[in-house]
Amino acid sequence: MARDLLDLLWRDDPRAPAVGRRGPRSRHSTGEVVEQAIALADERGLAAVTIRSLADSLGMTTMSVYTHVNSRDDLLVLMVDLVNARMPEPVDPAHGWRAAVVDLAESNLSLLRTHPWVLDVDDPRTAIGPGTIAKYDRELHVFDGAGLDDVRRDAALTFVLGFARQAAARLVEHRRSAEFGADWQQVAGGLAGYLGDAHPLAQTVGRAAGEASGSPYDADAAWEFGLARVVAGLADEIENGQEGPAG
Amino acid sequence: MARDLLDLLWRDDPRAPAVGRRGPRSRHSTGEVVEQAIALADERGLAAVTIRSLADSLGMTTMSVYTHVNSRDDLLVLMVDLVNARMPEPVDPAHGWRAAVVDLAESNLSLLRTHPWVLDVDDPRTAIGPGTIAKYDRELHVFDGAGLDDVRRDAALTFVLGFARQAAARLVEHRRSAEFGADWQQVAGGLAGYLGDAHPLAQTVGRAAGEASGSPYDADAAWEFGLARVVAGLADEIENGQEGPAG
DNA sequence: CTAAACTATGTACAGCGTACAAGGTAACGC
DNA sequence: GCGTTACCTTGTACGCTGTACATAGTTTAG
Repeated sequence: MARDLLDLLWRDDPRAPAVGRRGPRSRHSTGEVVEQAIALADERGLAAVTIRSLADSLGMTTMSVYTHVNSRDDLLVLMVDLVNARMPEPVDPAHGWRAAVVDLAESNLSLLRTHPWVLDVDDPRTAIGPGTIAKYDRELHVFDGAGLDDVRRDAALTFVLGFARQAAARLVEHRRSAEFGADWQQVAGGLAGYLGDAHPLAQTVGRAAGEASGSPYDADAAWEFGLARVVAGLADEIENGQEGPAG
Repeated sequence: MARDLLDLLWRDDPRAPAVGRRGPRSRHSTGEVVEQAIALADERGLAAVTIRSLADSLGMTTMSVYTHVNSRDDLLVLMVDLVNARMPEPVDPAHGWRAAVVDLAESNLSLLRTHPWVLDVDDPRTAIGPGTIAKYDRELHVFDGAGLDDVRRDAALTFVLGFARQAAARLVEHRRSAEFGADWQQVAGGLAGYLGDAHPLAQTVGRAAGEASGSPYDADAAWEFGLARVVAGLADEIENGQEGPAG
């Protein structure tokens, strides 16, 4: 193995190049390797996915991993494509695009909460994977019947996914920093000394939003607010956009 | 030096702990080090900001850098805080919140285009820096007179900044991948073979949006679309939200 | 039965962040 | 003036990373 990334991504497709017949069969499949990498990333974060530790957890030598993937970067693309492939089907937009958009955002948030490391993979080559393309296709259908042309349909999807991704990043980060609550309290004390009564608005609002203090801060509130804005913003385009020129 | 990150961030504040008087003065100031790190990141990306190369470009030894910052992670926080401190003042919202929100988004986009590496720094500790706090305060004022309570004001700002950040990431990535146009063409050929006529919607829309092919794809269109949705979504909250319960 | 194609393995290298120890230098308390 | 103290500077070294490369072993094609 160790084929081109494109062929590797489509390795389960009948059109993929036949795997060589000579020589010993691999003791592990490429799928197993990617699967284990995902398990590792889920448990201990993307930084824990080193070629060495991955090999160890599979009971193979370090360099054997390179029989299956050409590089760590390629591996990350394979990982993302696999979790994308496994996303559940979006709800049918027949009963209104609003519910479908909410479901779209929530299912993506759920994916990113289950696999936070996906946020750390920033490789445009994921776009050529079968899982990612299938996801793109399914999600485009969320806007069926909304009367959007091709470019606007793509922009609308990107808009929703971007919101979900960005909000997920905030939620995940918030959970992480909550683990260091003790140190945070001490820093907040020092910070108060520097701030004094400067930036009163920032202090009031920040306290209300609970970012500076270790207060409970309902992070879900920001999600709800944002999601409602996303839906309202799209409604303006979908329901009023036809009549007058919006741009 | 090599003080706590908090004191380092606020090093120009009169309340910051006095720098020690004994021993030789530093040959470079901490500000110079951070400045040079920013220049390096602007030119060659965040990955090029290694302690060794930073030291080289400053004419000092590797370990001398640690006289100024405790760790590379701390350095990144200092870098982000400095570029945040230098952001221009947002426009006055007195002439309507819409123009102010558009300016808010555009100025943040501009910042992220000038310093794309800011997108790669994902450290919550930036929030305790004077530059970042000042930016937060200025930007909260964009919603003066919009009738939002503290929590909603914060959520609205987060919403706009999140959009800008996410859209900037897409624009920057698009520019990067445009550099590898030749390889991309070849991959697109192979991909077409795998795709066949599956996912027709994705293929049509994708082609229209120009992601799969190397076509010009007006990335600004997605920005314009998204920004208009952001404004419309906020309008729903600000102009209609008062009368009926929105949540 | 030979040759080709394949996997598996160990060694090695360059690069990273940074701990640690030693040495040089300027200001303080006397 | 003189230690003493505090600070900056420097070199060496460690553990970690991704991965190039050479070698050896194994299976199948011809």
